[in-house]
Amino acid sequence: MKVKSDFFLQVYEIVRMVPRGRVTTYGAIAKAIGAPQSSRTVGYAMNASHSIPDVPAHRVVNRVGMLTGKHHFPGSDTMQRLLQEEGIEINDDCVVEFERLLWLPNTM
DNA sequence: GGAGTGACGCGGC
DNA sequence: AGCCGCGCCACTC
Repeated sequence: MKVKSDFFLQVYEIVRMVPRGRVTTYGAIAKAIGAPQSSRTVGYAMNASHSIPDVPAHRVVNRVGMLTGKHHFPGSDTMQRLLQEEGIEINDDCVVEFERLLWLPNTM
């Protein structure tokens, strides 16, 4: 069938695959879907992720490992707290050793 | 129907 | 070396 607006669903699936204690980037997800240029749309999809409880948006950060989306969470540091709960250290709203914790959907 | 936005990424200065 | 702006795709009003 045709991939119409599965974009959101694709993003949700990828984010859902992110192992606990690991983080991924919007660009990586977009690339995994096959639209590396739609990295922005990926973030947009996350906006609707609130409809899907299985989508740990807090594990998704930008390519620098910065919690850019933390501002969108209910609390002020909800995203940061969730990551810390998973064992991820956050320093200045940035994931410590982000590259080491980075998880690529293709490399799962 | 059209226009604007947006939780990004990259390049250029 | 840091800072700024532009572009892309998909969705919403």
